Amino acid sequence: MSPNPVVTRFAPSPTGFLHVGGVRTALFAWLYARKHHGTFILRIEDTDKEREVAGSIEHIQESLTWLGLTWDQGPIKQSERLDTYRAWAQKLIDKGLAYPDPYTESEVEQFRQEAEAQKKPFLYRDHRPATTGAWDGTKPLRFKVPEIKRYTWQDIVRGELTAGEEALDDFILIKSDGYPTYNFAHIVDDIEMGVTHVMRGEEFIASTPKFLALYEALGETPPHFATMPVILGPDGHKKLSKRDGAKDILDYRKEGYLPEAMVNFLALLGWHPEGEQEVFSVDELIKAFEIERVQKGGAKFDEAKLLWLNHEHIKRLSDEQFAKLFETVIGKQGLISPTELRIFSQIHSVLKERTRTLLEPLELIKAGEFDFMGDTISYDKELLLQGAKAEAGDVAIYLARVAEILEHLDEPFTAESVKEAIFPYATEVGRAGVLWPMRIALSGKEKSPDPFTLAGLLGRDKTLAR
RNA sequence: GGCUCUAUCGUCUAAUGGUUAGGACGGCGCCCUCUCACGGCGCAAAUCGGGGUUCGAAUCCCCGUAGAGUCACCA
Repeated sequence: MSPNPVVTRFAPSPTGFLHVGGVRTALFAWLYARKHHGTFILRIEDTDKEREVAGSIEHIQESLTWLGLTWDQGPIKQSERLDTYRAWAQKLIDKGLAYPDPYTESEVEQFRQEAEAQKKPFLYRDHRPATTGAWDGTKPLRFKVPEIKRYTWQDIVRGELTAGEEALDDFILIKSDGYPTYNFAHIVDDIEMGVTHVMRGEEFIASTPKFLALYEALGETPPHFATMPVILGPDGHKKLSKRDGAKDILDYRKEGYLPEAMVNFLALLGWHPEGEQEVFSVDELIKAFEIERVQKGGAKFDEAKLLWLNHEHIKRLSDEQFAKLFETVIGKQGLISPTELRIFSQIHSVLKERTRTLLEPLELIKAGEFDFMGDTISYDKELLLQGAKAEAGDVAIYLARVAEILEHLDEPFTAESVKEAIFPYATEVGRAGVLWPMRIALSGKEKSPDPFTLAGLLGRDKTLAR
């Protein structure tokens, strides 16, 4: 055991729902914490009042809870810690490493546009004022970068990373509205909360020198950084984003995906354990997870593989678990009628094998695939003979014989016992001649489960009636 | 434009200087079979290009190319 316990965090801003990109970062931070018996913190970065969307904090928590990504501390809201940021800012002021920005917003905007026109990166420090007065809180407070230099640092995933001097600038610590910026607040928090490992998206590589300069100025040791690869949309090469139609992670619950399947899929998107196992339980993932094996390059989100994994996880469910899950997920959405639910409860063991999402059984039932569970069925006499490869007269004899056998069949009357009783006879006179008509007689449908399964589902009385 | 990151089958990836470049999804084919699924077996499919270093390079170095990120009183 290392002397310092592992502390990781997931720190979303409450600007709406969580999509797979955010969830994957959360998942890796969570897996790492669980793997090392550490602490996982949920922190809400709500320092931009303009962009905040009401209800997102609850929505984010519901998303994480659905996936089983439980947090040990939080949610901690940055908006409730303004005094803390102010106190840390004061430390910098006392050291002469922070100063009020004397310019107006439009003046700074002007600087920026000039830089852009000259095709140069915008650097506020080129306009750093020679002297400033004391900070009264009405102006933004800026960090005074003590030394302009190149930075090189270690990233657990990427290895050695570097950045040019252009990446370093006098960024804003506290905005004129009194709220800290992300750049400042997240560092103060990571220090105060003892965060040891920071998992984050690659958009933060470019601003890392600013963070490192700030850690130095505060006399603090930076945490370990682990940069996650991007998740790209299914089409194109763009980073997955809400703008490009990335879905709310909770939509996948509605669509009948299991949280275990989603976690399994997301874990394998940008990470791969040793060995060739693909289907993992959450516990297995925790055991196998190694952050060093996270991928550097971006990965496309492939819904077909998610579908396959979901099927694999559904197959691993017991019949009872499957039935219960279907009823909670689909029933909760009010998509199913009592009659349909009754049909489902009678046939769910058959459905489990062939369904990839919890929504598919509903679609099949609604499409009438299982109407044969009702009291009456109707079908074409021609259909009865179509696949039978036998004369009508023979088929009548076969079916009569089948009825006779089943009438005298000992309990239990199940798919297995029916098969045992009928199969030898069917093989003797020609399977197609017996089994096809039997299946049609029982289901009324060209496409349906095999006749033994049908008989087992329907029971002796209904089977004989048909 | 500056700075920076990335690059193996269509997709997710394995191979930490020596393999016929492996697996999975998807695709295709065959088998199972009374149909549809499920399942089983098999096939096609990749080291971005060019230079080095080395006996030997997907792997290390350089130059291209392509894609991505970033340069906010957003996070």
